[in-house]
Amino acid sequence: MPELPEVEVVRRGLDVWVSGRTIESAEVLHTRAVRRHEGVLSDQLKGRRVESADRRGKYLWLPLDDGAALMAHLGMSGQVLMVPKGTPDEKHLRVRVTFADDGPEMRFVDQRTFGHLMITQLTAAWGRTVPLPIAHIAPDPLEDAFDEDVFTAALKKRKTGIKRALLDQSLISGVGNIYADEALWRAKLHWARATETLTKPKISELLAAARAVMTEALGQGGTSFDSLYVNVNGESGYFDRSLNVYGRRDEPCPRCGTPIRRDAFMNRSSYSCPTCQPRPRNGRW
DNA sequence: CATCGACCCTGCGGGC
DNA sequence: TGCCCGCAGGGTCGAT
Repeated sequence: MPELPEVEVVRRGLDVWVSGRTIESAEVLHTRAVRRHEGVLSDQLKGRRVESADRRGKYLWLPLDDGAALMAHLGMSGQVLMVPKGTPDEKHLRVRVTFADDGPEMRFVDQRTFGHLMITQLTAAWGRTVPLPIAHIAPDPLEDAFDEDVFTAALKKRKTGIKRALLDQSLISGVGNIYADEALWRAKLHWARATETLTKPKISELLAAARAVMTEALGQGGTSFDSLYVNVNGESGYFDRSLNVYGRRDEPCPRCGTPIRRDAFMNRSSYSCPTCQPRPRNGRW
């Protein structure tokens, strides 16, 4: 489950459902689901108490009472579900974490196995305490540690297209393919616009658009085209109804009526309005 | 160093 | 009905 709003929906669920509980066991059903790991996951988690649920960008983690943390990245299709004990296993169940009480167990379900769990130490980075492996990830635009001037300076050094930059988690985290397209549409910027040609006010406008669209999506429980993207209780959000361009090829632009175009981009897609977001003369892919 | 394409997987829908 | 292709909210890695 992908971008910032969807991951935040999961974090909020975990904060409610696992904070303060003590882990009883962890069962790994697929080797790819746990990365960079030495030893038995269950041995390291048994008896640990979960303090809370934190997030930066698309990464979330559960700080533990021994100072380490259980980190998760959902990849393209990962889900974290809270289900009553005894519930039949999901087809793509990868890791099961049980607790020393009668409450629900936590399950990591992931069809495509691009996501993973990891036990990691915490460290200070960009004004926060975060897992060591993601110390290089920039703050996301919804956290206090995000510094617009720092982002703007870093962006101007880049020689690439604006969408590539938005998707680079070391510049700004949490933005993925959907919200990049939606933010660019709101700011009337083409995805291939060269970063070095952007003015400070335009960058500010783009950031405001990114914040707005992700905040609105969060208010609707995130974006779900199908049952792959759900909260810890398996429920879908409904922000997909509010998308202006993403996935709307040939549909009229909500602003000017021009049919939305779809371009191939990094083995994926970019959606934009040909009128509101004209292709730049010296764009960068 | 910075940038970019290939690759990692499973499943689904569309065209033939 | 199949089969094949393209496509899907992700990051990592090696080649340049």
